[in-house]
Amino acid sequence: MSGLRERKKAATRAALSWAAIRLTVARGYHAVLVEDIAQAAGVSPRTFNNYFASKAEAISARHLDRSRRVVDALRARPAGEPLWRAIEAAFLTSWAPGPEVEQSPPGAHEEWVAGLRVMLAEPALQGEMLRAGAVAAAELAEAVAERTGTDAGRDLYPHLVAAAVNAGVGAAMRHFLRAERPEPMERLLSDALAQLAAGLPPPR
Amino acid sequence: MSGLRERKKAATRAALSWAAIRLTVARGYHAVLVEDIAQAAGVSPRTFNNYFASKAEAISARHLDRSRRVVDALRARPAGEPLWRAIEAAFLTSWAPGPEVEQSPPGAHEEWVAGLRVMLAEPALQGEMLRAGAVAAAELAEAVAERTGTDAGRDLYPHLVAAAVNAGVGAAMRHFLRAERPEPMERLLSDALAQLAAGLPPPR
DNA sequence: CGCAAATATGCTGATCCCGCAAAATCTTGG
DNA sequence: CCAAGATTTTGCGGGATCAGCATATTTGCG
Repeated sequence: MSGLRERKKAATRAALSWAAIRLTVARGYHAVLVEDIAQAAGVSPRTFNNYFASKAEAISARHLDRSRRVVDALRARPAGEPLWRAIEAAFLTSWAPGPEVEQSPPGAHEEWVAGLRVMLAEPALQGEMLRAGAVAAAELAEAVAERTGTDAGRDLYPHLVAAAVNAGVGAAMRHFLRAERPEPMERLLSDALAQLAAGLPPPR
Repeated sequence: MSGLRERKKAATRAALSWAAIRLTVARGYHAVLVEDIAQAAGVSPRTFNNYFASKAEAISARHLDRSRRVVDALRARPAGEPLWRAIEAAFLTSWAPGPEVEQSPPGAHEEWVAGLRVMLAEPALQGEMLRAGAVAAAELAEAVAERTGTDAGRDLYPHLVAAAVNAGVGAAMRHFLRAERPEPMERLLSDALAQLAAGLPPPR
């Protein structure tokens, strides 16, 4: 099952995706060729397209993988836990800033975020990013269905929850990238999920 | 403002988008060349790319235009009307089945829906469709902000509402296309919006 | 070790998409 | 109505993407 082959494939996939992101953030989307990405990952250009159908998909792959970890995290929550508490917990564990954020030299973080902003502004990317979210949302719907005793094949409810959660994550992320001095992602996520769970009455 | 030029441009855009959809539903995404679409719309292939950056964008353009009409419809609702009632009304007027549904010969409708299913299953399209929704959602957020006295530049709320509504529409649409004998789109939409407005507690 | 399956690679062609400049078309002011 | 100016369409050309196919390489297993 998890032989050398599988692990090597996952490593190549991760290397390609990471190289695609790193180069794009540094140079800009159109200044990075598939050839560059393949070279940075140590494979042939043809192999790149064995893993990803497009540059955009390679860049989105990290988002997809992370979203899938959220689904796994949700499945790992205790069965008795209330749905929305479990969802929030799954997100907060999966979106915790990794150690590399602390390690990086001061200033590098701002530079990185600025590069991300430029990258995510690229129309050719936005679609694929959203698609990654949608694919993950479909899998999330399965997990929600299991947890709530609904049927992902017949009921709207689990899909509605998954799509709303996905939308909330996206809104929080864009809010984070839009703001000059943003609130921490953690708080934004919690707020968004809480509001979705409780309903969205107009303020005041 | 609305001189001959503007109208002609809108007409060409609509013709290209419609030709792209029609041909793709009939033959399949990869069997339709940009050249075919341009010819069907009576313009040169080069002109196609003056209007759309890609085949996928051309196909998504109808979705985008319809979503924009929803935003306009929302703005046209009376200012005193409660937010969620206004949103629902805006959708129901914009998504009402047009006269062409009735006119078409029996059987043609099923064939069309089947073709749509195949078309929307195309990965290369899904991203662009989602992006169209996201673009419309950003504009919807503006309208929601105006109506609720929030600030689209600083508050999360209007974006959260718009993203959730967008997600609800998507979930309803996929549910519609998934089901064998689907409920009418109108009911699905209303249900989804009502649940989003009221919150999404687990059933039972 | 040696074979079978999976993976990586090279080559190639169809297609896409955009920059550029010239031609065609519309708008506007007189 | 006409002529100048602005906008749009078109043709050409090139750079890049992406997938099919055949081949070579690597891996897993008996």
